[in-house]
Amino acid sequence: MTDFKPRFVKPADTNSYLDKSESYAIETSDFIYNKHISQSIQTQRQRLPIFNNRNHILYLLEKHQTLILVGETGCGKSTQIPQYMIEAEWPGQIGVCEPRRVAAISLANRVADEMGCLVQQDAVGYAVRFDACHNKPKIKYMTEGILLREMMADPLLKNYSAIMMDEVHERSLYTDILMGLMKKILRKRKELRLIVASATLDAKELKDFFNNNQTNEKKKDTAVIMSVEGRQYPVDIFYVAEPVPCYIQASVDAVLKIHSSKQPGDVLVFLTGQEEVERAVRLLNEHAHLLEEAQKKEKLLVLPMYGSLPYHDQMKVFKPAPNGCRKVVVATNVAETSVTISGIVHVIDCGFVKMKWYNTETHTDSLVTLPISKSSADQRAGRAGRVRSGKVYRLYTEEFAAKLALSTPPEMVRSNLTFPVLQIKALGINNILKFNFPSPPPVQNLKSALEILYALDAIDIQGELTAPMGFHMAEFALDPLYSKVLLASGDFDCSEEILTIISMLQVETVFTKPSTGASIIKAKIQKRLFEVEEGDLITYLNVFNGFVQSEMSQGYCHKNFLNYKSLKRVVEIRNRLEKMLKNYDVPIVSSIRSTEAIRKCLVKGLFPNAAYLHHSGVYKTIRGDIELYVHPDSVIYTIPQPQWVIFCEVVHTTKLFMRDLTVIDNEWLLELAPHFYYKTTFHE
DNA sequence: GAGCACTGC
Repeated sequence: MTDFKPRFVKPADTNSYLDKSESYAIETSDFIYNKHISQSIQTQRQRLPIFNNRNHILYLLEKHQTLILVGETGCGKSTQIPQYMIEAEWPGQIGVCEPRRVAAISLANRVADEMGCLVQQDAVGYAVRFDACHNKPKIKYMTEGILLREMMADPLLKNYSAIMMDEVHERSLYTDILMGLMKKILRKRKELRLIVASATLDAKELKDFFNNNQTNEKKKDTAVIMSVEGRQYPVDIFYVAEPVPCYIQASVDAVLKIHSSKQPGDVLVFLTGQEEVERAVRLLNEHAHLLEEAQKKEKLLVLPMYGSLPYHDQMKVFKPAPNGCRKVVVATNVAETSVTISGIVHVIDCGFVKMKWYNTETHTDSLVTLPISKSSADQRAGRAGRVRSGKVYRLYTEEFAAKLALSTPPEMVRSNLTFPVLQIKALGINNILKFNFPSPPPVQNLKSALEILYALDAIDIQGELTAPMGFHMAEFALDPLYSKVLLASGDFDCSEEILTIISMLQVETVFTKPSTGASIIKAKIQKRLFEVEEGDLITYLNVFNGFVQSEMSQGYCHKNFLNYKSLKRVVEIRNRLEKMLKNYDVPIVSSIRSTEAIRKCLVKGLFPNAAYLHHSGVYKTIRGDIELYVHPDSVIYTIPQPQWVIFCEVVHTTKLFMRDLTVIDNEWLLELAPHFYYKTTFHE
């Protein structure tokens, strides 16, 4: 039999690639234990690595418009720099953008603490969706989307004297839009300062992007790079000597090897998806059981961690393991940036990640498993060095590692661009090809976004935003197909119902799925009670109405296997959207007669996503003749297949699956989207 | 019979 057990080797020169010093409590995104809690705030602040650079940073900000700040996690950049600027009596507001809500909120709280003031009331505030400060704090933490929205009202961001963009290396859609716009604003407002905080590797490109040395007389650089040390313990890196045939098995073996070597410390395993995580957990539990019986060893506590894991189960990974027990967390990429688990000393990295890619030919998103980038590998490794020196076991060879791309492709080059293009146009950039994309997306993607926006009547033939439709659509933080449906709902006398449906589509499923016991069947039966043959969207409408009729009771949710928290969020989102519709004078009315008006209204925006049942028994898109399958979660899956459907999204995993389906009449496509569908299409 | 991770009103 082949020996599947990975044999790890240590590369020649790396003792540690992370610098040696103490860990510190602050990190942007999360809550972790502050071991210096007993020290005074001032002492704590001065212990931060960035403190030594305080004056230099202030000096560079005086001399340069853009400061590219390269700093590892925990150096304190996102909490300290705004405070240094305040202490130096910097005028105006300082805005700090974070990719995640929790980061914006927790940073604001932390800084308010340090400044001895109240968050949202004094000098420090935050603004995230549903929760914004109404005063003008000196330091304002916010999500990237909020700043973009502020730009729509105030294109030169006149309230701000400085903007700091954090975690830029993650390169979200918003990061790239903001960077393109900031470049433009910086040219117009010479006194404005921009701090771009990023992990290593991409600093030079960022500097080149923002450098504006051609326009000033002395050809002086307007952008400058500075690095700040992080606070990490050293992490030893090990690679496998030979490629492993199966990284799930290899990760299990690696955990058991660490465990039997009796080195202390918890283990974090990176795999790519839920299925892999569950399989590894199962295998580990089987082995752990055998081990315990064979030898009276320290126990293994094996825990899964992934995004769709119920909240209660997610919380388990944050609890310290009981005495005499080693915690092993098997996680997807959530553990790379979004959550920090304390006590990790060993990291096992499979070297792969699942990523969404937009396919221009099929107009679909594919979820593909790809090798991670070098910066991602470093990020994962860094998770081992937070409490003491750690070890990372990479389940790939050193040669494989050498070939990894430097950084992950930005979301902008691998996304459906209808939403970003609409946003950029709403910010006054008509010629999208002239927009300063930090990484230009494929022209085909841009083209197909423009086609859809034109078909939705958001832009005219010249590519200019239509008034009022295009402008109104851009105000919604929604897929333009959905904002179109919302704005059309008044004409179909069903805005009440459409508001509910679109809001329901904004949350992860509202149905809870028990994983064990008789409740699996019970949950299915309860779900069946909401189901209607018109499809998933009308089913969601029933669920929401039932919830409202129960006076939003938690008991009702429990009885019907519905997620109470999600439904409460739907209520919030719905209220928001309703307010916006009222602003645009869309009448809030209900269609009591039948679901036909609702489904027609859905066609008004979702018409590009139409499919028909081919005589082969498989669905095909009208646009492009792509074969599609009904997702097993859909109510359509269990009933006789209807002839015509529209879908909300396609996921490309093992097959192309349509999700969130609605049964329609093909005549409606001709009636409501004659510019998109010709009669001939239907007669082949 | 299938499920990377975020965010914006």
